[in-house]
Amino acid sequence: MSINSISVLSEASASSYEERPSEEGKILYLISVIYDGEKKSAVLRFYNPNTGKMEFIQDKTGHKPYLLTDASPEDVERIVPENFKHRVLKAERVEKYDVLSDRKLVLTKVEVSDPLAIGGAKPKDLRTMLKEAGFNVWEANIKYYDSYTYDIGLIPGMPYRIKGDQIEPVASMNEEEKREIEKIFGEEGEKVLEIAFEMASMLRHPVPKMKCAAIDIEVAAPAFQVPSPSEPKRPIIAAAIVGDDIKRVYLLKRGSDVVLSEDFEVIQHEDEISLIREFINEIKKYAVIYTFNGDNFDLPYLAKRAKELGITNTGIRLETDRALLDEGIHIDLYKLFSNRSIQVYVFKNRYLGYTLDEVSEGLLGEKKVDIGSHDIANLPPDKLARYCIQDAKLTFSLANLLDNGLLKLLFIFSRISRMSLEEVSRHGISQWIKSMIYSMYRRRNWLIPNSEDVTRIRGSKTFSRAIIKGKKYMGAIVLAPRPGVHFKAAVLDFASMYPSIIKRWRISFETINCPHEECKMNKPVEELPHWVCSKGVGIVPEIIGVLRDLRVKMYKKMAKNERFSEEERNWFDTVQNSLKVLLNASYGVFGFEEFPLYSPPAAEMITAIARKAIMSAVREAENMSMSVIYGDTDSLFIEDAPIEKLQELERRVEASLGIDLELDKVYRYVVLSKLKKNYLGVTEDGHVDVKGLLGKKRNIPDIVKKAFFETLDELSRARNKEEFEESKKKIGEIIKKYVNRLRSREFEMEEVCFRSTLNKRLGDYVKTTPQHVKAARLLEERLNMRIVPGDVISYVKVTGREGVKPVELAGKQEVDVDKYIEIMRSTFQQILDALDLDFDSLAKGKTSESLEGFL
DNA sequence: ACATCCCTAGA
DNA sequence: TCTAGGGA
Repeated sequence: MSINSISVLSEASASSYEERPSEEGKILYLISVIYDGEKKSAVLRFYNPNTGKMEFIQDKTGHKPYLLTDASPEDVERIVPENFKHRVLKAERVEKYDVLSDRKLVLTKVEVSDPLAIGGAKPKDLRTMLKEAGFNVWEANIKYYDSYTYDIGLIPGMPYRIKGDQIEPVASMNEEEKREIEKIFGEEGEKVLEIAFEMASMLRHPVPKMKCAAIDIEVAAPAFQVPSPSEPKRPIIAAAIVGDDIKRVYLLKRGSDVVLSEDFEVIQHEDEISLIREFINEIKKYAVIYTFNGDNFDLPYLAKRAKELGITNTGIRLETDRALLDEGIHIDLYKLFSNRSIQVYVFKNRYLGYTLDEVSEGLLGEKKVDIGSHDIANLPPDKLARYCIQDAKLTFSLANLLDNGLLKLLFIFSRISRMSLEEVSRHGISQWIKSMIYSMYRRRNWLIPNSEDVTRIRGSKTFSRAIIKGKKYMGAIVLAPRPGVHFKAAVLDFASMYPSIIKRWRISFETINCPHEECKMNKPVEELPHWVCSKGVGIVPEIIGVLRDLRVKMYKKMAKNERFSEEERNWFDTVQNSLKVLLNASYGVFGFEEFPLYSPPAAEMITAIARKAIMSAVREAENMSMSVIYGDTDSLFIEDAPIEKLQELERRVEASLGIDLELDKVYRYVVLSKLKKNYLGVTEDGHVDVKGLLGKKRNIPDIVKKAFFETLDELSRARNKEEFEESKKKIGEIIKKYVNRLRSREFEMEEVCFRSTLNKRLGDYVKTTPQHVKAARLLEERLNMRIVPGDVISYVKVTGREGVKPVELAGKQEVDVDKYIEIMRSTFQQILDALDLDFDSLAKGKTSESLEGFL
């Protein structure tokens, strides 16, 4: 049976769960594990798709917080003072496998009454007592709800069947699916097969439908004063909620204005207490509540203000840096959209800063209601209502991007990382990967190593020299491009190169520089002294390998297979995209100091193998007398070779290296500049890929960008060498047109703006004062604006001593036209070089041919 | 709080 | 030469 005929979702769709008769027990989705301080036990928090409500089930296993130590039970007894003894419940010998020494260790597991007894008790906690007595401790920094989740083998985001006291995972794969997994992973050993079964069964369950809404509140604060949740003195004057079935704003009545709107419902309250009560009650009706910065503002302010006014039972639980809802899942989109993996891989860098305005602008093309420098407190009620509801609307629209895929994405990450949706949406990818690895270690009874042990035992030194000063080790190779126009250029690449290397050479913090004498010969590259374990130790290469193969061999294929329904294909696509996000970061975390399994030797080994692999592929291609014109990290550009020859190259490289080289695409032609990471390629269907060229950078003025894209449009029309020569002639016309527009000042100020992000506070630019900083300072001085990191500054180049002004302060006559022609020149020269054209001659009206004749 | 490599402009 | 921002 092939992949094509598996029907993964039809059997167990969300709706069929809901229709099951109740005698089989009910199906609930595990959302999170929380700790109940009063009952001193873990509580499982489930979502019931039938009622739309949360249900709580207290732990019945008697699981307790614990740490591991090399102190004996007697040592523990001796060290712990009398007044702490009641919090230590048990100290017993346990066996753990230690991957760093590849040995079984006998350690003492110390169970305690509450999580704070391990880390956080005053005046001293157990962790500190043991360390001060000279003993080692392990697994003492893991949050209790995580520890519980791993030990019980729970998977947040998964459906469970609840029958009386029984909590069972919902039946997993059918025979067909098992056979398919066996076919893909069967030859890789039992360990791998087991992980593959587990992962695949996790990724087959759909995500339940959940009632969602977004909220936003406004507080009567004077202009330029940010209301603080720690001092909730100002009243809440507006609160909006927007969801599938609701668009409502609650207003505090001040004066006699009545607001009516056709787009949304307005409810006016005479007093703030009833406004807050009603708003909170409304929030409780939703399973998922989205906010933008609700962790640090909306929810804390709402909760504290409610308390100030004597309202109890808000259902909001405030923690140091997040706010959770008892009866719903709170997702703060500000934190989610600030996550680099989400920004780069999910949203392709389509937004720059992390404010609601910038994210909405980039992803939705919509903005907040402009109130200029007005005071929120003094806005007329209808304006206030619009302002507030617009924020909630934008937040809700952002949450529903990707055809509602955002929640699905979070569920998938939640399952793989074993973190709750609340956790996953608030933390970066290194935390996800950490949690994924920790859960596997617990399940296999492996000791989770301390970070210091990993670097001390397996090495922290790197031996390669980074090209860029300040970096820790050498990274990828970029081949020098052969400048010029190349027709029929094929692009081959190593599919998921770094994950493939991790799998194929088994590189990980676990395998690098292992303790075995006999492995010391196993050096994948000559340039590094590190060796790699050849005894099959380690679990990370297996996890990464399985995720990679599931993505490439199953989900990518199924996502494109027309035999599945659109809904199913959509799900497979979401799965393969999520896996890609995780895989993309799987190497980087080894080189990240704060990652608890940080391993510089493993990181530099991976990039060294990658360099060796690409160079050997280049040599192989050249041996076959193919012409390699460019390559970057994991890709090779080959000019005008027959498809059979390319396939033969793929075959040979795969045979000699053991990783897959694939034909990615063929360009009708590529224009390579002499610069690395700078080229454009026109595909067979006329689409233009632009990489790195100045013309596409977002900080350059629109007028330059327009000229550049008109040029690209011209180039994309050329189908062959003759037409290409024609296109070249037209480029001159375009350049002349724009240079003349600049000279005669026929432009809008908006078209000549540079837009640069401010990445630090204005006061922190001490070494130099870049132009956008100069402009930003003028905005503060002259227009009284508050400029914060993340703001995008629009400025124009003007004649005069300072050279720049914010666009708000500049007039058309002072624009320094010559500077703009310079920018135009450098932008165009990048491609003109490759076309044997010269900007100045074109701008003046001469062609390169006449110039050649002249010379 | 994944990594390194590359490019440009301006101080 | 270095800082800063943008990109692969």
